[in-house]
Amino acid sequence: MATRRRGRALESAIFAAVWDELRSVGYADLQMGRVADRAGTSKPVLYRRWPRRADLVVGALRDRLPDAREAPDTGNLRSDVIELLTSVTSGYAEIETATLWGLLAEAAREPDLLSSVRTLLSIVDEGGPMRVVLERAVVRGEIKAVPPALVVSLPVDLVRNQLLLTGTVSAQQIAETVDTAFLPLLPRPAG
Amino acid sequence: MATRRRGRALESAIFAAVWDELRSVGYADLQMGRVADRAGTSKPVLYRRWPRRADLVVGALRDRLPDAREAPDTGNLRSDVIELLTSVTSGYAEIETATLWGLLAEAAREPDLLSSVRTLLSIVDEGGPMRVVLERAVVRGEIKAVPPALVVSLPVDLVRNQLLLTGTVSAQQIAETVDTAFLPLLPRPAG
Amino acid sequence: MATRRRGRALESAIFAAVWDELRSVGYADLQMGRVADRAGTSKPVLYRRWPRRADLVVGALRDRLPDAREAPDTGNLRSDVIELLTSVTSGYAEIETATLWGLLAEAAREPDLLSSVRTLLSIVDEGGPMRVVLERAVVRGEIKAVPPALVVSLPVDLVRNQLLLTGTVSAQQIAETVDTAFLPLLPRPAG
Amino acid sequence: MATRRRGRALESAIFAAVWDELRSVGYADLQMGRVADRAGTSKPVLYRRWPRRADLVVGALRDRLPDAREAPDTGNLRSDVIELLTSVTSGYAEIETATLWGLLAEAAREPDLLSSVRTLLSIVDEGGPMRVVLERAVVRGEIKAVPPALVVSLPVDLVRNQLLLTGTVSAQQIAETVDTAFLPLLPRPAG
DNA sequence: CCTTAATCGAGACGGTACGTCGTGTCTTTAT
DNA sequence: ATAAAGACACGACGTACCGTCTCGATTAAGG
Repeated sequence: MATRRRGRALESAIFAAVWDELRSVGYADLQMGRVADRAGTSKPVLYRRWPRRADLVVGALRDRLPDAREAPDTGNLRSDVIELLTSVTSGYAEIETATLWGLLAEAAREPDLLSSVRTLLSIVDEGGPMRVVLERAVVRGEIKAVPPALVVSLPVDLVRNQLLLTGTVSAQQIAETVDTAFLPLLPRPAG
Repeated sequence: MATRRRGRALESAIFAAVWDELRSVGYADLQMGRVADRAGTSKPVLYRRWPRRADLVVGALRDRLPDAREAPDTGNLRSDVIELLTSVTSGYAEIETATLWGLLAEAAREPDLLSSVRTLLSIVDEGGPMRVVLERAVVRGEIKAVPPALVVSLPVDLVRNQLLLTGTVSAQQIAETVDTAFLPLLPRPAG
Repeated sequence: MATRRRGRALESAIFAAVWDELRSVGYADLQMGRVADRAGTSKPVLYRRWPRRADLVVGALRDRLPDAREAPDTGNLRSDVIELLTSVTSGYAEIETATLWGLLAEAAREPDLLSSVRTLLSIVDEGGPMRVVLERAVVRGEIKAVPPALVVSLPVDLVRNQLLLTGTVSAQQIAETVDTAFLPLLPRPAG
Repeated sequence: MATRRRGRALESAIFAAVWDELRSVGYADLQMGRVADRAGTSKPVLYRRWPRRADLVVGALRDRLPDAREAPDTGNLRSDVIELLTSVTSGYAEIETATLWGLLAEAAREPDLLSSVRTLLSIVDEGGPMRVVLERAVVRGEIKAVPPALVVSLPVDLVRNQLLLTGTVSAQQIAETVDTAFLPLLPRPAG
C-alpha cells in the first residue's frame, strides 16, 4: 500500500470493490471480507460505516445510480411518460435482478432498510413524478382529469414488474406499455 | 417416537415443520437443522429429498397452496377474471412477502429453481388460464378479440405486483383493478 | 445375486470382503456398509453376527491366521525358540501395523475385546508355549533351570515389539535376537 | 470472558481442556467440538493450529511431559540405566494406554504424524541417550565395548513394551529388567 | 515541529450454521 | 425365519463466514 487512505477516497475504493463483487459473484455471495480485501482495507473499516451488508450495497448502488425523482417536461404527455419510464429503467441495466430481490429479502426483516430499498426501486407513494406529469397534461388540456391512483402508478408498476421478473425492459416494451395499457385508460377531452 | 416414519407420512411432518419455522422465524432464518429437529428427523433426510433450502420451502408451499391453473367459467367475463385473480391471491395470505423475496432472490441465481418459483407465483407464459377466459368471452361475443399479450397478463401482473410489494390484496382492490385498468382496455363489440 | 447364501458360505464371503477392505483402505477406514456391499450382503446381516466393527475384524483375522499355540519340539532349544518366534511372526505378514494398533485402541475401551486381541498378538501370561520349550530343554540338560518369567517372555516381547513398531521381522532379526539377547541369559550347565 | 485470549495463553487453555477430555472420556471419544467448548473457544481455532485430532493431542501431551533426551551421568552404569528408564517412564503415569494406542493407530497411516509420536514414546534410532550412557561406561572401564544395537535398545524396548501393554512400570520392574536381562548381556572386562 | 488522538490495515478470535459422512436400527420385500 | 435392500434417526465432522476485538503503523491535527 503506497499511502493510507481515509474519508471519501477510501469510500470510493470500497464502493468500487462492491461493484466488482456484485458483478463477479452477485449479491448473495458478496462477502464483507472479500470486499475488504479487494478494496485493500479491512472488515472493521467496513463495519464502522455500514453495519450490515445491505447498507453497504445500498450505499454503493446509490453512489452510482441516477435519481429519477424529477418529472420530465417535454410539452407532450406521451413523451413525458416514456421519458420518465426510461429514466426509471436506465440505471438498472447494470444491476442483477438477484441483487434487487436479495435487497428486498433483507429489507423485509430490517424495517429501517425498507425505505432505502423502496426508494431505490422507485416504489413511490402518491405516484411521485408521474402525478406531476399528469397534472401538467390536464393543464395543457390533453386529458380531462388525473385518473385514479391505480392508473397513475400503473405504468411504473408494469415496467418495474417486468424489470424484476426478467431483468430488462426495452424501449419498445416501454412504448407498447404506454400506448396499449396506459393512454387508453385516460379520460380524453370530448371531440 | 412411536414408529419410524417413511415416505409420505415423513414428508408431511417435514412440511409441517417448515411451515412452523416460516411462521416463527421467517425464510431468511429458516435452518435445515432446526426444521429437522422440529420434524423429529435429521438433516440427511432433508438433503436426500431437497438438495437446497429453497427446494424444501417450495415443496412445503406447494403442498399447502391451491393450484390456480384452471380457468374459471362463470359465463361472464368480469366474474371469470375476478374469480381467477382471487384464486391466484387466496393461498398467499399465509406467506410472508419476505419468503417470496427470499425465494425469488435464490431463484434468480439458480436457473432450475426459477421455474418452480415462477409456477408458484402464477407467472405463466402466454397468459395461461387468463387467455382461456378471454377466448371464451370472444366466443360468447362479449369482446371482439383477444387483446395483445401485454393486456392479457396485465391483471395478474398488477395483482401479483401488489401482492409482492404489500403482502395482501383485498377483494375490492381486485375489483377495482379489473374495472379500472383491464375491462376498459378490451375491444367491445360495436353497439 | 445368483442365490441367497447363509451360514458358513455367507460368513466366508464376508471375511473375504473384510480382508479386501483391510488391504485397500486399512482398518481405520474400514466401514461396515462397504464391507456389506463388497460381500453382496447388507449391514443388518453383519451386525447380527458381530455387534462391533472390531469383532468382525478379529473374526476375519482369526479365520485366516495360524494359531501359534503349540510348542515346537525339534530336540534343540535354539531351533525350538526360532521356530516358535517364526510361527508367531509369520501370519502377520499380511496384517498392517495400523490394524493391530487400531484393534488395541478399541480393545482398550471394550474390556471383552481385550482378550481376543491379546490372544491374536500372542500376549500370553506365563509364557505359554515358550515355557514348555524351556522345560523340555531343562529335561534334556541343555539348561539348568527355567529362567525368571521376564526372561521367558523376552524373545516374544522383543519380536512383537519389533513387529508393532516397524511392521516386519526378518528371519535374521529373529536369529540375532535369540543368539544375542536370549540364549546368553540362560543358566548353562557347568562344564 | 474477561478479554479475548491469543497466542500462548489461548493454547494453554486448550491443552488444559484436552487433558480434561482425555481424563474424562479418553482419546477415542475425544471430540474437537467438546474440547473447544471446554476451552471456551471454537473449532476453527483448533483446526487452524492442529489440522488433525492427533496433532492436538500430541501437542497437549508434549506440553506437559518431560523430555527424556538427556543422558544421565551418575558415574555408574547401573544407576545411569535405571535413571534413564525411570525418566522415560515417569511422565506416562497420567496417560492411558488407550491414548497411546490410538495415537499409534493414527500415526501408522499418517507418515508425518509418525515422527511426533515416536519422539513422544522415546523410540529413538541408534539408541539415543542409552548409547551415550554405554560409551561413558566403556571409558570408565565398566564394560569392554558398546554392545550390538539390539542390546543397546533392549532396556527401553522392554520397558516401553511393558508400558504399552499394561499401562505402568514399577521401579522394581525396571531394576529387575536391568539386572536380569540387560547387564548380563554386556561384555565385562576380564577379572 | 512535535505530540496526541484517531483510524487504518491486518489478522485472529468466539461463534453459528453449513452440508456430508458413518453408525447402528428398523421396515419392507423376497426367498 | 432370515437374507437383501435401503431408508431412518443420530451425532460428529471439518469448513465457511460472520461480526468483534486486539495490535501495531500511519496520518492528520493541535499546542
